Amino acid sequence: MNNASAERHAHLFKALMHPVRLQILDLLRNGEQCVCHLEAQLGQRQAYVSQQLAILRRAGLVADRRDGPNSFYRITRPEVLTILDTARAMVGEVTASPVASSDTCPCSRSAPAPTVTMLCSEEVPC
Amino acid sequence: MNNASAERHAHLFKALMHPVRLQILDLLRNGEQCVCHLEAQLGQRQAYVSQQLAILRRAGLVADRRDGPNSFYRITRPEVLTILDTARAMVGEVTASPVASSDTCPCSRSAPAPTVTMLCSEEVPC
DNA sequence: CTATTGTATTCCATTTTCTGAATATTGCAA
DNA sequence: TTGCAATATTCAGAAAATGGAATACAATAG
Repeated sequence: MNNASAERHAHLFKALMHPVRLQILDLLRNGEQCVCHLEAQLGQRQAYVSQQLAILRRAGLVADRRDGPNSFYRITRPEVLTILDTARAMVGEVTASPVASSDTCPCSRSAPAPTVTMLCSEEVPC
Repeated sequence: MNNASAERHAHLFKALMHPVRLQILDLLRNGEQCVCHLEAQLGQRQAYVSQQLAILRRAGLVADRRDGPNSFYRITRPEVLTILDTARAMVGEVTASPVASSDTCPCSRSAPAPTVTMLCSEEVPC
């Protein structure tokens, strides 16, 4: 591994060295998520989540898609999940994350049943 | 991935976010190496290499073994090589490093027979 | 013991990253 | 157009990483 190559590798790991960014990538594991969803799952301020997303975006690890007022982020390099999985083995954790409630994007503005597990929506904004 | 877990993961990636440390891990890919060998291969000062080795050691990624005046470092978590390989795929590099010239230890200052496959040893210290 | 070689650590100034706060932008509806 | 909700960006002080220099430590030879 030469210097230039090592620099590029280091650049990648710099994007991964932050706990919130790792959590974001894990939340995106099963498909795209809107920012408000991430915000709620992480329990972090909107601006902060957006900052971390920007860093991941500049690193080329995620991409965004605009749908009306919402932005949806997705992983662009699935290999990053492989890295996360390997890392999980290294830090001695056995359980894979329980496929976070990522099936439906809860911020669908088409009024989901007002039962439990409601996240952002028009009636219940994030 | 909860907060505590994300912190542990981030800690691991912090150890990997540095080009010299990545090069060191790559040099250790095929087995242990003495510090002077790493020093020569990397073209970095001794103290600097030692600093980076200490960081890798504290992160639990490498371990050292003392043999006389020399210290030999080895990778303790082979998974880290998997991560490096995956990262290589991500940064768009196809060629695996050509098994770096780890056969010959260039730091032999006691003028070893300029032949092949000599590493540092008691007879041929770095 | 002293000297020398190989390695490790500490100190410090510089640079980079982190994160809260404020603000800007975008998309849509009234 | 105005207003609002969702998202993005900029700025600044605090915290952490970087890398050079000096020095400390360990093993061996003499």
